[in-house]
Amino acid sequence: MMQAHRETLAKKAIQEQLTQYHGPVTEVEIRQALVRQGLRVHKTTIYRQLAALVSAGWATVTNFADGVTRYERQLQHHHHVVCRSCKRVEEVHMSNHLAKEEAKIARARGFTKVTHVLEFFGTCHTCARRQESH
Amino acid sequence: MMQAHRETLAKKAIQEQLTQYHGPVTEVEIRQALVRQGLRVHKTTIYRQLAALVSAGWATVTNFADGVTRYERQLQHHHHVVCRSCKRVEEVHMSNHLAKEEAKIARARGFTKVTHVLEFFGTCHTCARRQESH
DNA sequence: TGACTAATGCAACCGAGTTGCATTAGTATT
DNA sequence: AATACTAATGCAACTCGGTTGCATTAGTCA
Repeated sequence: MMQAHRETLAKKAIQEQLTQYHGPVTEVEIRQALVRQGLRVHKTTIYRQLAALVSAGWATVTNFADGVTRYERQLQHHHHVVCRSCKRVEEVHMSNHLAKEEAKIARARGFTKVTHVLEFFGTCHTCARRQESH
Repeated sequence: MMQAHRETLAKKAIQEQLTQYHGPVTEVEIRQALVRQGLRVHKTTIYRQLAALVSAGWATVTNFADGVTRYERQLQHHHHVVCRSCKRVEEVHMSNHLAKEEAKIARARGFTKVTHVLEFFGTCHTCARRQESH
């Protein structure tokens, strides 16, 4: 008798966070958000749920080279601009510019299932202004 | 009396590794290479030298989302294709496709000093063949 | 109501990278 | 060559993100 996967409180809460937050979030941010709504969930559980959601294709992994993994409910493929100082994130959509580069790499080098990771970094206007004046 | 920075054995060896290896290397790989040539250098030293080389613009930092930082003597801006299973790396040069995207982001969103990070991932022919047959 | 077992919590661990501090060794000056 | 100065190193101890093994809790089905 095969047991179906179970609908647990933690799972629902994590999915809801990812849906509502709308942007790449870290495990810590998720946990704090759950605490704020009165739900204490262990980090192990969160990591395990996130891994499950990612391997189910429900969420995606992003990382901004700062040593923390972020998770996102990504409805359509997109990129981000991240402010180097305040870490503010905005979505960047661009019509698939890189599809032909991927195809070229596949053809020329014998790679299959070629994908890409593209992120932009910059200084947002608020931080730029603050930095001028100091 | 201002002391100039000193030419040390470790520094020279690390720079030579980066020059010869020609590809993004981790601290561990560098240290092992130095050991192989009879030089025991502490990881702290390597990290500190790498940080210095990066901030001097002599080396660049890359990371392939596997939790390890790689360093590279990057003579001209380029990207990489990384095999998802064997981690083989090849350089990808593309005439700056993304410059106009960066400019657009700067203009439309008020970001300054916009740069990008782009890496390709795929399965190399060797690994693809191995995976078929199992 | 009870049995089964997926999901959770916890402690202990791992590995990358960093920090404070005493020691070593380039470099400049005599 | 001897000395003084201090940049660079080594080391131990630590931080932090993430994982693992295992006992306990709690959905789900009969």
